[in-house]
Amino acid sequence: MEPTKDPIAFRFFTEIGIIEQLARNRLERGLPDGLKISQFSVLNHLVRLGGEWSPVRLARAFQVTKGAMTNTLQRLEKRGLIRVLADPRDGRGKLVDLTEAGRKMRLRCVESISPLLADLSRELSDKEFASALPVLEKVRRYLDSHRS
Amino acid sequence: MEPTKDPIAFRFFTEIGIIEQLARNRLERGLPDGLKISQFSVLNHLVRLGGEWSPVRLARAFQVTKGAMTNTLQRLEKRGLIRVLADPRDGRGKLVDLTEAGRKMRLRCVESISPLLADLSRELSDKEFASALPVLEKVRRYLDSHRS
DNA sequence: CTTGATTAGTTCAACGTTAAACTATAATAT
DNA sequence: ATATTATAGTTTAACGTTGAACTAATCAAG
Repeated sequence: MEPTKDPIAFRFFTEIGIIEQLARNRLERGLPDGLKISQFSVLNHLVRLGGEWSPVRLARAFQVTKGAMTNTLQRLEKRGLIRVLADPRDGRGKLVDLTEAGRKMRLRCVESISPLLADLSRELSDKEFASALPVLEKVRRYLDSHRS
Repeated sequence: MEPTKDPIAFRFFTEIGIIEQLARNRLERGLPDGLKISQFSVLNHLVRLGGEWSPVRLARAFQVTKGAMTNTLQRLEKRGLIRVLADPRDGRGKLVDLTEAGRKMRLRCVESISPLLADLSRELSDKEFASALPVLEKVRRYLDSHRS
């Protein structure tokens, strides 16, 4: 019953999958007001990247269907965290905009994460995290640009 | 519009999340017979680690609720890919066992993944993957042993 | 033994996501 | 101009997961 020898890339993705699930569980439990990660992600995206984002563009950025994004945006709008306006330059489109409450909520979310990050920084140095980043970015860019 | 400067660990998890989603989409689309990743994961786990696994133990291994594991196992059993027997040593428990069909199916799944791995190996060397593994394992172990 | 607390497994409602169908608007071609 | 095609967004059913309630079996104390 010795463990099967898998390709190194396979082990890489296995680790990614486990980390993602553990981190997701832990993060989501800590988010304020029962906010979902999908919702936080949109707030975070808008704060970090700024500019005008249509629902479709957001859906593509998160590799999620348009229907899922409609759902997420409707929930965020009901909470008053975003505004959704008609795109003046395209009668089909809409544009998503953060409200002040949305900005505040994003900050609360980031703060809810910081204890975990602080714990982790006791285990791993920034240098170690940084050492993994180039490979992660390379893999991400490859997968991102080769979505069939 | 300049990107906000995030802690390095935050960027680390952001990359993990994106990679996981892209890889999951791509993997699931390629799996035979519409098998789900949750189902493949169980088959793969049983092949790789061998031994006797109860549903609860599997649920914990995958950080999934017992209900979800019940569902997954029932689907695998309906397809004839696993057997679920009563645990002779514990009247409450069950034991999960691979069938020959399950073993074959796992192999087909692994084969369905290999083109992606081959593509990736053209972009990144095994050495690069290996360089990221220690940090990934360290983070995984930390999160795994600190599930609150 | 017997009672009380755990543990294994199932079931069910709620929720988020997907895939597909649909409406409305824009872009393209002839 | 007009017809075709493509794109933006919503809606719906199906599906997998969660969390909680529930049954049955084991374990621990007295």
